[in-house]
Amino acid sequence: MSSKRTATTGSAHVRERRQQRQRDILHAALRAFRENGYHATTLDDIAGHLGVRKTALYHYFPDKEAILYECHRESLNEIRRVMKEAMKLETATERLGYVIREHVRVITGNLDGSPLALEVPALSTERQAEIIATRDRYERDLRKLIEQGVKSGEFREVDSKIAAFVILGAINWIARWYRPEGALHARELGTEFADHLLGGLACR
Amino acid sequence: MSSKRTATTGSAHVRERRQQRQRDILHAALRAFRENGYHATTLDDIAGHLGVRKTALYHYFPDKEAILYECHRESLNEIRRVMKEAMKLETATERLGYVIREHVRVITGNLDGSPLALEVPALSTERQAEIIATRDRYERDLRKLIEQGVKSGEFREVDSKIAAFVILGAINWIARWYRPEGALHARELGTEFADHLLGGLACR
DNA sequence: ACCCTGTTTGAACGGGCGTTCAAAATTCTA
DNA sequence: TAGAATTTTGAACGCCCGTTCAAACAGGGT
Repeated sequence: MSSKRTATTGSAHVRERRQQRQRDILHAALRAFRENGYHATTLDDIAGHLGVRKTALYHYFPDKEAILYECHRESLNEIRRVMKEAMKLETATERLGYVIREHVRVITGNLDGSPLALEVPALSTERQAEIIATRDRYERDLRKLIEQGVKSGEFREVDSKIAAFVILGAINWIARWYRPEGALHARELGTEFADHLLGGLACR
Repeated sequence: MSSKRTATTGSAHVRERRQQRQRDILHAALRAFRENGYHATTLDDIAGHLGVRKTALYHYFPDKEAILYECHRESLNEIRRVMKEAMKLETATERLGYVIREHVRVITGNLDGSPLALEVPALSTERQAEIIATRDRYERDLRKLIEQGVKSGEFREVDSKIAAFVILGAINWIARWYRPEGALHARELGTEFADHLLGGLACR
């Protein structure tokens, strides 16, 4: 009694291909969302990038909002994984540097996208609440990380709230101007941003 | 032979009231755009905030896009005025501090809005070109300002392009989380951001 | 009180776009 | 190659929203 939506039936190979197709769709959608915004992006736009009609998308996602939702989930999961990984490092400086570099990587990466840069209000109320809750957890972790650095004497005394907003803003804003074909490349960007933003916290 | 649109006719008092009404509309639109984005905002939304039907708006603006366009123009003019004003100051540190504080003020202010934070791609091609050109001029000025600071020895050696993006991103991102009713107030925000972002440039 | 100008309204139109669905095309399985 | 499962398609529906327009309304000057 599985619904059409979940589609638990089918062989392993088929399921695998289906997942790959879903990833393709998310990828195309993410790119379009980032460039034109959610509302300005039509399903035809997304489907067109895949050489397919928009109705084909409905075999993989129930509606347009679900695509945006998955983009958010994907990105947020990645970014929270980064935060967890960072905690294995020793000093606050190392941890924050790692988070910044990886966050930049996620933003500029193709598959995962611009997590906080996407339009949240377009989601339904419940989904919005979930995404915001996850995002807030990440932001809280980031603030804590900064406060640790202040306590340990690595950073100067700053308002962790503002410091976190500065860092998040600088990074998320990348989604607005970054183009893969551009002069600035992703890898260097991460270290440069880390340098710069850590510099703003260093003791003088 | 004046067109309906320009409406050069009418007494001084009438013209004044009209301009005030236009400002009211821009104000309401700006708030709605910032909260929900351009495409998700309907003319009914904007008109509703003014206790009026959407058709009334057409007496002041030819179409929806024109409202967004005016929002952009208003904000960009303000921000470029700030840059000009900053040039009267002596050191690069003073200048940059002034620009940051004032840019934050413009972003958090009610009347003027979030200039670079608004959705540019929604504009028609020609208007888009104009807005982007003006914005680029501002960004170039900002980069030059940073380079001056590097040359004078006030700032450490940084890539002015990246430094400018960090600053712009941090500030423009404010539009995404700032709420006038919130705990963080506009005036302090400006100085805190200036402290923080200048700290990122200071020699160590 | 009356007109003239400026302002607002309600009704209606038209297009765009998300969505549905049955049928065609493609791919897998045996 | 036959049949079954999966994927894609084209046509059509319906809603939302920007836009138009003629008509109603307001209000200030004479």
